[in-house]
Amino acid sequence: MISDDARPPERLRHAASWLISQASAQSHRLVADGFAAAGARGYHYRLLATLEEYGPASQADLGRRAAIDRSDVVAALNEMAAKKLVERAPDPADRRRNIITLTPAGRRHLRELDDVLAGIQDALLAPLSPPERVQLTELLTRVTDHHAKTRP
Amino acid sequence: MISDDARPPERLRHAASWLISQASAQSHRLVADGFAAAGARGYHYRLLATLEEYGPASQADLGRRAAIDRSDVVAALNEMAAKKLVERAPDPADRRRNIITLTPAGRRHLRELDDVLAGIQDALLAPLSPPERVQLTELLTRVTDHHAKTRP
DNA sequence: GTGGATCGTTGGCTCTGCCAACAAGTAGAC
DNA sequence: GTCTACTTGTTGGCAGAGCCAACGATCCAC
Repeated sequence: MISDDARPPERLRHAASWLISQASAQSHRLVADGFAAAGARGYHYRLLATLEEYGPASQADLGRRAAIDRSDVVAALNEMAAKKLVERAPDPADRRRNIITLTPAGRRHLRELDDVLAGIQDALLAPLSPPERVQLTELLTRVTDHHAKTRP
Repeated sequence: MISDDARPPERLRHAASWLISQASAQSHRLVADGFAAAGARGYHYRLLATLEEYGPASQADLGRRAAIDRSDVVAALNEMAAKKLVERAPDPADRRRNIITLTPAGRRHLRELDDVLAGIQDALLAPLSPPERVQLTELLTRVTDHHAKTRP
């Protein structure tokens, strides 16, 4: 962004879609910078977190849970496998599938990214009081859940 | 997104950065579809709205107000000028500058996009009550303003 | 004047989110 | 059992948004 003292048009300032995309851009900047310093990007964190919470899974399942397209999962896992954060093994029960497993190094990397992210949440929500943060989270959860359910 | 009944990890569900980026993706999908049907994209609307609110301006000023990089302003204006939505004229007072003016067709196009966007706001915030929508807007405004000011 | 800043422009890069097609494999209907 | 329909991993491609570096031209302060 090329921010400045010039104020954007009122039309935009009051549109929820603009506010959300601005906030997302600001958040993305923070997250991307933080993750880049750790040699990762958004997709990597999502996959690592999904793997730790649900255990080993097929690539397709990972994609569904992390909301990442199958084809993008391939690329991200290639990068992560090259760094030994993750292991790809064929599923003996269904030979179409690969079973993806988190390695100890992957778990360590996840912890690292968790720390980065925690700091970022704080910077992102800096202007809000704790109850306001909860409120924002709750409202956004309702919105995202609504649209997630509406998409079969 | 490849949405599904599979729930994302709790780690993500509670992170503000994830919620915001998810909401942004959902919003972007709606806006992009609506605008595409009208032959536009986000940058076009931002520039049109800025032009109508502040009147004719240089490309650099437009970019600052609409939060778009100078180089991206060039591309967007090329597309819009080709459609006669906008006019590029050299500034006699400063020959580095172009003065961009909204044409009547551009104004009509803006109205059209305004309508599209209004419908989308409603779809986007569907699960929230009117007071909740105000609250969300207010909280997001505080966040985005904070980060806009923090970036000189 | 001269140096530093600004403007438009070109060209390039990344990340995120999609979509289409394919072969290999599985599972259901019959 | 066979045939059909679906799933899985993979490749390759595309668009939108956001950014950065460099260029010549121009302006402005000193």
